Amino acid sequence: MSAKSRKSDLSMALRQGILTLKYAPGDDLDEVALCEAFGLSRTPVREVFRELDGLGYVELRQNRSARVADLSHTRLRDFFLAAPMIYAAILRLAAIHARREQIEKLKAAQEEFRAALRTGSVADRALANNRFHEITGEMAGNTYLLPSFRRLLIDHARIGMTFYRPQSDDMAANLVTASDQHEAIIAAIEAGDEAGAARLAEDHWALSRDQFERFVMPPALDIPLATSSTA
Amino acid sequence: MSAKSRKSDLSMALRQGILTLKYAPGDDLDEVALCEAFGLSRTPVREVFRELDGLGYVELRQNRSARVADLSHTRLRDFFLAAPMIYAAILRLAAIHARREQIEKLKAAQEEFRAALRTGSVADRALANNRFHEITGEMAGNTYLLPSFRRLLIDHARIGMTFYRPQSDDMAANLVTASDQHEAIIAAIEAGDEAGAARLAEDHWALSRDQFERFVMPPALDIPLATSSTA
DNA sequence: GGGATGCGTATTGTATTCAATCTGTATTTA
DNA sequence: TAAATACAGATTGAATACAATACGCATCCC
Repeated sequence: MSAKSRKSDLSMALRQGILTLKYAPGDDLDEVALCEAFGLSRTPVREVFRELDGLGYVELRQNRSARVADLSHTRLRDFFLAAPMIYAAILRLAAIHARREQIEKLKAAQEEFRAALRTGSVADRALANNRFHEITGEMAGNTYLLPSFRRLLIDHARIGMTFYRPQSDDMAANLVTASDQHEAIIAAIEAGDEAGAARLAEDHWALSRDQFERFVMPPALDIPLATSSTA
Repeated sequence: MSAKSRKSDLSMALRQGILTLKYAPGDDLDEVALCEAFGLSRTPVREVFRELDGLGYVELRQNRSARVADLSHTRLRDFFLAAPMIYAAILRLAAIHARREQIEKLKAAQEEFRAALRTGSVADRALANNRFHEITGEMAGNTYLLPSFRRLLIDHARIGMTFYRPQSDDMAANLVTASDQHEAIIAAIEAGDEAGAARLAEDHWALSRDQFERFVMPPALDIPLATSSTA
């Protein structure tokens, strides 16, 4: 196996690992451990770190180890502020510019997503969903919007992973709704319906927002607190 | 001088050089020449390349030299499509979040811009203008919008440098208008007037757009073409 | 004459080595 | 006992050395 492919392996492994919280926000990345794991010397590993820093996956600090990009509460606010606007713009442009072969790719990605819903792990779903939205970004093809959009997708995956509760029926229903929205998005893009696509973007993010709010502000526990007198 | 400072010197020199077209879009960057010029070995120089690639200043290709980010005609279209939206969002957030000390910084930057208008070179103006807008980006402080905004600023500077014609009276008037708009932007931010700030953003980009259109579609020459019969 | 093929040089990518900086612990001192 | 400091080990940053890849030119073949 060539060094070049080992390097891109590392890049992909880190990206997926970060999206799926295998590497959690704020975690330190061990340079030498990754060198050994991927059969590379430190130089290319460090170059991958810098690349991922530029993409928003990791953060580099002077004389300190590379760290998985943090997800603080202030960033969550930034996220829900920026996401609807950017994503509406992306889908609008996607509806205008999508090429036939890209639409086929998007449909295939949606198939993967549905398969992940049926049989996959939480991580599989997050990755499949990420892939779907990545393709809409490619369709839009706007150099200036993409970097922001890609950062949003990174944290979208991570927020979804963090707040997903398999026990909850609400969550399951949410996923079905999300899948339906994907289908509607595909239809709008295929029809070149830019206004419709933009509207669907807003809906899609409203759904994520609901899920998030329900997690952050759960219904109060309906159980009396045990006191010392009960002992 | 420490290696660390030489490295950041290189980074700054490349950024400024790219913004001012000293390094033109599409130019190849000579690794070893920069090593010698800045007293660094190839490793840190290559790290700077990767960093600037992430920021949108340069483009890295496999087994090819680093190249100054291109500015094709399709990118110009992307630019004028995305800029008004992103910049309106940035100024809106800036009006909401600006801190006292940031406002002072912005006023100082505007002073620099006015000074550059009076006595500076074209490059000085582009850099001062860039600095002004950078500060509005800092004020907004949204992690997700900043990467796109910064890319827009890079190409805004380069487009301005490309299409500036010192001969034209229109251009001079344009610059005065831009300066006035800066003042209005400061006032809106200081007043916390988000709607006003957003509106000013649109106006400011409309101005850039006019300048660009006037360059691309100049008035037809009003001079009869010399024919061979005149000889 | 036009195009394809192969070699030599130049440039890019990776590994290794060496230097600088940080972190944690133990010791000292107030 | 608590804080400060100094040292040792570990980790990061830069420089050099080595390997792989691409580009230009000449030659060869059609």
